[in-house]
Amino acid sequence: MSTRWCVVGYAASGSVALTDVGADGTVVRTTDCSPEALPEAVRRRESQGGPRWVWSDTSAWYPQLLAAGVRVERCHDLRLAHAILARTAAVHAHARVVEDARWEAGPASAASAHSPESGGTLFDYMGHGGASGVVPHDSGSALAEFARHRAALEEAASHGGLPAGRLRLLLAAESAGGLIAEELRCAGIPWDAAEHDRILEADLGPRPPAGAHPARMHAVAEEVRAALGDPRADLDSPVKLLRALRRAGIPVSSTSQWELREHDHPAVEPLLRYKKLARLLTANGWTWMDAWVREGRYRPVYVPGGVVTGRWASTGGGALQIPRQLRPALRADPGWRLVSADVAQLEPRVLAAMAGDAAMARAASGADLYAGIVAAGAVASREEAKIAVLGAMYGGTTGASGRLVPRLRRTFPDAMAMVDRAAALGERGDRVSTWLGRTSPSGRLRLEDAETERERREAREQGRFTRNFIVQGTAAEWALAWMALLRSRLAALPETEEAPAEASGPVFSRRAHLAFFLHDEVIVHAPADQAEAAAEAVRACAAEAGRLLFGSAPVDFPLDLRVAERSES
DNA sequence: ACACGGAGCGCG
DNA sequence: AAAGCGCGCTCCGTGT
Repeated sequence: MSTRWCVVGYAASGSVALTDVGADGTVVRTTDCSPEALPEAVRRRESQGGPRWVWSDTSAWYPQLLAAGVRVERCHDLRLAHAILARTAAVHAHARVVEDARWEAGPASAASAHSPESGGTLFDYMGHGGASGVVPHDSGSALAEFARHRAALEEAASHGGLPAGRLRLLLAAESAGGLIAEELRCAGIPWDAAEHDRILEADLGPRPPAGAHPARMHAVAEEVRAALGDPRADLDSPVKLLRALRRAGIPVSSTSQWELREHDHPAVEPLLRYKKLARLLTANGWTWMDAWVREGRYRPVYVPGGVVTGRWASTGGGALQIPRQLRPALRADPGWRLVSADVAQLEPRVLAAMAGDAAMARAASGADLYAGIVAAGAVASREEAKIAVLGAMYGGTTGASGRLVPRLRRTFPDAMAMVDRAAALGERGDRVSTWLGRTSPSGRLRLEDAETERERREAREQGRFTRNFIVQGTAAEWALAWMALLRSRLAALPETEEAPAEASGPVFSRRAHLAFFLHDEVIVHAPADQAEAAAEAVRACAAEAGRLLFGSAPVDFPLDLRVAERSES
């Protein structure tokens, strides 16, 4: 094995120590450089086929490198890897990964979002840390933690429960995710503020002065009040609105749209319209645009591994909740294109693959898995297939879901056995693991010990959580692999000569790069003459991700892919 | 003055 | 209060 590692961390003097570690774990040599000289040192090593960089936290080290025009090919993120290894049932007991609690800290990116330099000051890296702080950034701590990770991996490979290599793959993918999250923020989502403004004006009317409601909203509110016969009804407070609705004779128990829709009253239609407008204004209105869109880019803060299942979270601008209504505001720079791709029905496909369910894999062999399930004779319609599949993965027990899931159990026994077993373990308070070995937290109680109805309900909730965990978590792993492969493939495309996208930053202004990620969907921003090559890379990497995780399992991951100037119209 | 939880709704 | 998972954000109302 010719793996070369280079551990990056601060030395006591305030300089940065670069420690090369050989495949057997011994230190080969150590060199020092000033923090200012780090980007150049990293660039030099990368140009000679770089090492795998080992550092405390990608969100603390990588932004400065990207700002200096330096991209790295691969890394081992100690914080992200620790979070996985410290909870991995197979290695927990012997590897002592948990012995240094400072590695339990959260990401640095939120804190350093507005000052890239603050990633490693004397205050951060010497001795502090802990659950609420920042992981240690010094060289000694990094070397010690890295040694624990290698020991844990070796133990997992020798007598862990998982096939050797999966955990290693998970850590590599998770670390690549750390790199990608920072690169996504650096490049940003190309955002057409003028189009965003047009969408807002079309629905809300002209931008009002600060603090005031837009004219259109005001008019709709008046419609609602007139229909209620209540000229002073407050539409913005759920409690007051609920009282006003009941006074007007609408017997609702909440003000949510799904319940309002059930009632035939002249106030309902304008009220639903009002709620839509209020939501658009408060969540993604002009204030949001002012705060988050600069120089034609929206730069979201992604949090890799931010969800227990391994999915990413985001913080700040709500990157993972951009309403579809605003999708036309995602727009390529002049001379560039957006390559948008999402996977159709990713989670059930992942379930079919991990369970090795041949019948379900056959149903998943076309572009529409739900149609395949109808063709397999499990249910009568596509709509029923959808409800049954969601019920199987989420633990539906009542209504149409409760009626249809048993039919799935007959047709796809292996896939259903897998999720049913995960649910049974969760109900016992036990932990479950994803395909690559991310482990769920343990439950608080066991169904068989539950004495009150409340406890029984909670135990069943644990079961629904673990049922979903193995599927959602493995789907997140597939998506990480897809992106990690794609990231490398895009970096190998030639740079463009014309119309650089300056706002994407020095690393990405001349080459195709990832611009957006949302669980099962990516958008690549590519020079127009490379859009087709980028699209082909997106497709190839989806197929490759399937093989990387599941080997020869005969499950397709078909993409819905478009190349256009806008993400959608 | 600020913290926090719930309601509601956006995304997958 | 979605029948069934996972999130973040904004607002309101209450508690301190």
